[in-house]
Amino acid sequence: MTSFPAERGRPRDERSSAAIIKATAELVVESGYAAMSIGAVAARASVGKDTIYRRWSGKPELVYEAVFTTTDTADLPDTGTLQGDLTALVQSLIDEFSAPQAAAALPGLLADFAATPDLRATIRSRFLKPAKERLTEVFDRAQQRGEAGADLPVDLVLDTLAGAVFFHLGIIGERPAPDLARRIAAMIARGIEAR
Amino acid sequence: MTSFPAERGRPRDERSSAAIIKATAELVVESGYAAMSIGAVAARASVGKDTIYRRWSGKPELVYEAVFTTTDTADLPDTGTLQGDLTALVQSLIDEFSAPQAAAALPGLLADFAATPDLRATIRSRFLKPAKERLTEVFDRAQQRGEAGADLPVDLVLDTLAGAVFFHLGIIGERPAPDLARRIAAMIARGIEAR
Amino acid sequence: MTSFPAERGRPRDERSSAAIIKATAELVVESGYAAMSIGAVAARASVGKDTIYRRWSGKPELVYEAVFTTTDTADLPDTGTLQGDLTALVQSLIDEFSAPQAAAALPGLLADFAATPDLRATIRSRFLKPAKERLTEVFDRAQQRGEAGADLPVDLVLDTLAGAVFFHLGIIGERPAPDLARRIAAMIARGIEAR
Amino acid sequence: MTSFPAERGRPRDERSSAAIIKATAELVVESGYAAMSIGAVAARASVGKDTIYRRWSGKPELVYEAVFTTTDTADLPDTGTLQGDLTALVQSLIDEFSAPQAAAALPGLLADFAATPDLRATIRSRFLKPAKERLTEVFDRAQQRGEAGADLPVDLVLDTLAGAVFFHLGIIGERPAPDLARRIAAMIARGIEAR
DNA sequence: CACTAACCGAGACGGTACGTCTCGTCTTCAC
DNA sequence: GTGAAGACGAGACGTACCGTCTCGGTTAGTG
Repeated sequence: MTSFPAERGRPRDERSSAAIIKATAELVVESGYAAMSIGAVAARASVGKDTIYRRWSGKPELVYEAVFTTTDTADLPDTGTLQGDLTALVQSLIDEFSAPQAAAALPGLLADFAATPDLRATIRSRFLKPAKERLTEVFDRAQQRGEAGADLPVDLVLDTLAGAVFFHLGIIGERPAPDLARRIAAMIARGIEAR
Repeated sequence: MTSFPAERGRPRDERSSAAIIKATAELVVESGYAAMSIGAVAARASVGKDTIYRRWSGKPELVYEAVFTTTDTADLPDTGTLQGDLTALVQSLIDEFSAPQAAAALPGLLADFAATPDLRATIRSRFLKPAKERLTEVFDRAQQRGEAGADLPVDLVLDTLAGAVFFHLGIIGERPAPDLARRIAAMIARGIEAR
Repeated sequence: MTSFPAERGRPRDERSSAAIIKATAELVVESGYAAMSIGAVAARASVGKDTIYRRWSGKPELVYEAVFTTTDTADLPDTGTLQGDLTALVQSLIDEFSAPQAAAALPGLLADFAATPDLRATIRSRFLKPAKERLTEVFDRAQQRGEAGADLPVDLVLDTLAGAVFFHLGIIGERPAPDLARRIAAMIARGIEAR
Repeated sequence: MTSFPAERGRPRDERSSAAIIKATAELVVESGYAAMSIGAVAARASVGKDTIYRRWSGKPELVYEAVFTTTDTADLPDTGTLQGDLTALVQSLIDEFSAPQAAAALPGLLADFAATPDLRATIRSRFLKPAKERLTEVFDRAQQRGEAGADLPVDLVLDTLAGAVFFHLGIIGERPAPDLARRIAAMIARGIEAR
């Protein structure tokens, strides 16, 4: 049995945490990532700045948690084909990146992560982990069907899919065309199919 | 013949502009994009801050010009195959994004561009124009060879290629593997080839 | 009984205030009023600029407090004659206006006060209040002795005395002759004595 | 006969000088002395800044000339008494200091003069010379009448009169009461009369 | 029931950067 | 050489944030 050393002192108030997350999510949409300040979050949440810094080390960590932790990772359907599975996966990336909060936060947030060595090392595990698990499963199924070989480069394909969606929507700011997922998925699926 | 109304007043000193560009390029590598300040550029260039603001409207414009205007756009060789041509094109993207100045500047710079409506609208013409011209030429040659159809989506393929390279190198921070260009190009080339 | 609502937040640090006042007093002598900058005061006091602006609204208020609040208002002796009392009063004005800090600050400071409606309205209460109290007392004694009538114009006489000393020493820059107080006081005393 | 070496080049345009003086006089009233900038004067006068600096060494010199050189020095009437003559003289000081341009310019202008050694030395000759000549004449007449002795301290009396008026009107900002000149003059006249 | 420890809101703290303004000088072309 | 125009290096302005610190006060568990 694990025995925690009893926590001393007043416990943290979960209502403060919730108010901070809510204020952050609102402000990042209203002001944009760069213009959003910790002080403004504290004021909106009726909270002291220290209460924020006690829980998060800075703006990137805070915004990451406010925007990307509520995400629900629904299982992907098995469509029976690599291209169909990939289309569903790309569509889920599009949905995730197009949500107002994510759209407002992602470019600046990823830039801050990329600029900080400690944070950069965590990008794969934080932003890409669910997508990687799903892509791995899609690849497994494709290999079982014989559509693909055993040596598919998961990370590289994932970077390509995520990069394509992030760049097209997040950086360029293109609206997601209805068939965008299908077109990207078709291109990549054929590229990695066994010949 | 166009006749310019004679410019009045003291002309801008090109040496100041050059010193500012040089100082910017140095500082963006030394400090990173976010930590680089206009005041520090002015000090390093021995120039007043106004002399910078007179020429550029802010940090994004200044860094863009300092980092991405010196680029030489060498013509791509005709390798005889779509995959070969694409490999050369992706390699040029990798080289461009891996250069120390570009690597230091790109994530923050693109985030700032994406966050400013006026600037966002110019990303295609500023960052992607040379690559698009070359991709168009690659597609033309492929169509003439019968490798590809006439309806290739240039922008979408370009966003995918640039997004993949930018995300893989610029955001994730992966070092460019020697065969990276070949692997990405192979995947995309097969994806768009005529069947 | 007055009950103050408990002050919230971290209280202001009196050591910062003292360091700012000290730095201001030094710099106004070293640089002169016009050349003294808030930034230089902050640097000398090892204090952020906000810490100054939090306490004072600008240079005039800051310099006023640094230079004219330390003044000790010693009581005037009762010399037995109007002329003697006035001489003592004028001498105290001379001493006050001749002090290095006051000499360095006064012309520019009064000009800034005079140029700002809000501040102009406070000149009498800030700079002249102690002198007015003493002049009132001098007049009271003179009236009790029968040297003067009851309707002496305190403000006008005070403006004349202060103006004479300020103009002679502060503007013209004349050194105070040893008998300056006696000469001015004699002139004014005879001018207001009952005939 | 003195022969000037022929002036070379284009002669200075008197219309520029006039436009500068006019713009200065207007702006000092509109903006106040401190807020008036040379650049604004140049713009209003449709003149280059150099054209101003070629003629005046800085703001104090320019404003002095714009505001205090147009003054007409009408002769004082001989009223037959020291007090009457002094009243007329004080009234002329009041009129001079109350003019809108002078009122706007004087405190800051005198502060700048007082802060600059070169300029401080010229205050007597620039601002007080006409008044001193007139006061000397008033004293001469008083001495001829036997109202005053031969050793009257002209500079000290003048500093007192000018200081009283400048302080009362210019610094405190009091409106000139109709009998102000008479009251000041009466006080001083009795103070210096022979007993 | 006192004591101790961590949390809380508020806001002051030293510091840095911002983008604008003014200074007095310099550099161009036109007259 | 004078003129208007305007660029130049310098540096002050007052504001906004940063992340930390310091108050009085609250809320828990421990002795």
